[in-house]
Amino acid sequence: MASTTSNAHPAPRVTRRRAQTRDRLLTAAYRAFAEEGFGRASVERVCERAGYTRGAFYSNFGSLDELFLAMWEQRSQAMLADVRAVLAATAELRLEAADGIDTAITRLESAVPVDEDWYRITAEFTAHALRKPALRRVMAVREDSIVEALMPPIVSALHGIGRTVPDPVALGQALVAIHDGTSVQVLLEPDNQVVRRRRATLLRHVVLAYSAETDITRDSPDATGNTEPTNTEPQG
Amino acid sequence: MASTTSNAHPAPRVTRRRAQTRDRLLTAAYRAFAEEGFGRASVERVCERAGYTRGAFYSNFGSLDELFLAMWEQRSQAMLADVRAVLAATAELRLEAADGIDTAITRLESAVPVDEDWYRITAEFTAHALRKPALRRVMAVREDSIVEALMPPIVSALHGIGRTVPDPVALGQALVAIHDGTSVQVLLEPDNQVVRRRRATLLRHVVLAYSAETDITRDSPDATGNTEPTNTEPQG
DNA sequence: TGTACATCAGTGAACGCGCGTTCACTGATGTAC
DNA sequence: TGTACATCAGTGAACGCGCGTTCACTGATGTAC
Repeated sequence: MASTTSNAHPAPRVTRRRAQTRDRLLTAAYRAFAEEGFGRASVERVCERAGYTRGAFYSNFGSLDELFLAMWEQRSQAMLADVRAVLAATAELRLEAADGIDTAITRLESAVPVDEDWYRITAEFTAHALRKPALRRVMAVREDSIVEALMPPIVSALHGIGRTVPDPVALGQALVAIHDGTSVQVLLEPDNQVVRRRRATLLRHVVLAYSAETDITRDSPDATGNTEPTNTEPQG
Repeated sequence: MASTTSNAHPAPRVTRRRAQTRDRLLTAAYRAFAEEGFGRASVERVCERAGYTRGAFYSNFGSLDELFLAMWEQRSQAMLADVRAVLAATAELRLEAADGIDTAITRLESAVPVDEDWYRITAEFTAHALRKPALRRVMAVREDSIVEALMPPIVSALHGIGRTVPDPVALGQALVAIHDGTSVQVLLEPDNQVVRRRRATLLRHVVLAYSAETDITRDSPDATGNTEPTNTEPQG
């Protein structure tokens, strides 16, 4: 607490080179895991991609598992930050009652895009995590923080179009589940627009089901007299 | 076409032993892939589990990928047959208008249970399949046939409680996506009953959203006067 | 700012294991009579 | 039903590669004066 410039304790010295190597290894790991799969990727290949010898790897990480976890945490945090940023940016353009629910859904979809590499990595990481109690917890915690980050802007956007969300966490988990589940469908048939439209429809239904029309007397009556939003039939 | 007892053509001779080895290898593969993961499993280990030498493997399969695909097809067909059977059995106990939507949901959940081993295998197979166009198609086709098998009994069960499904395929794909997406959540926290309840709630919301009250004048009025089912608020 | 020194980060060679793949061989399984 | 024979299925040894892991060493990077 006395000095602020010099670190107390043993304190590691050289850090710049180290940070760079770590970073390059993490990047190489991302590509290797995405392309070759977690189980098929090897220390050798990752190092080759990163431009290091295997010794460098062992100087920085204890095992491939450790690197995988570090990479996943780095990337999932980055992704979460991205989503936050996009939602914040989109929040600037406040939704009005005139904007339909569909505008809200479109924005939601663009904030949380479907990324094939990331999907593959997450799928394999999940399968892997289910085998290790410690990793299970790591994933569960991350999912909670995703919901936490996601909901405030979504809830306020829905307020903008006159809807209240009584249980934001439940809606958040539902949205995450649907995002995960429909991602496979979209990725399996990337050119199939029907699948994409069904995805949007499902999101809309669920957002409507988990929210209610805000209960204040309104001046501007809606053009549509539809009081039972969920009876809107899905378009095939 | 002349004789029915003797096969024409070259015709493979011994088949019993072969069938047994194949079967044992497939079973061993299932366990190995579930426990060790697809990428980590090796020909050596699979054979060890099955009680054969590696030569036996190469006499039956060209590669681990081939075995993995064969196993996945066998198991997913078996699973589909199971689901069909349970749904058929449950269809015997016809749902009446008196039974709530919740009974229907409970039955649906028991017909398509969440299985951890199978989840792991499917997750890894999906990640793998996304890298190979041919496998992509295999998976897409299977998903279609799941929806095809699932929907008739579900639609008729819903009829039983007075609801019509205008677009069964859309509902089917939604249910599959939700099943996949919520499976992770359930498996990550198997003891968390809240997660399980939220799953049921989500299913209920979606079933209601994709169906409408059957439009015939009914004799037996419901006890509940709720005409806007989706406004039922999710229980946290 | 420059120089001498200490320490650290990554190199590259070495070792050996696990395992994929092949193949000549043997014992099992079916067929013909 | 039994025997002789043909063919097939799985054995087990052999080869070699890829790769995980270790470690003495060297060149890079920071520190002290």
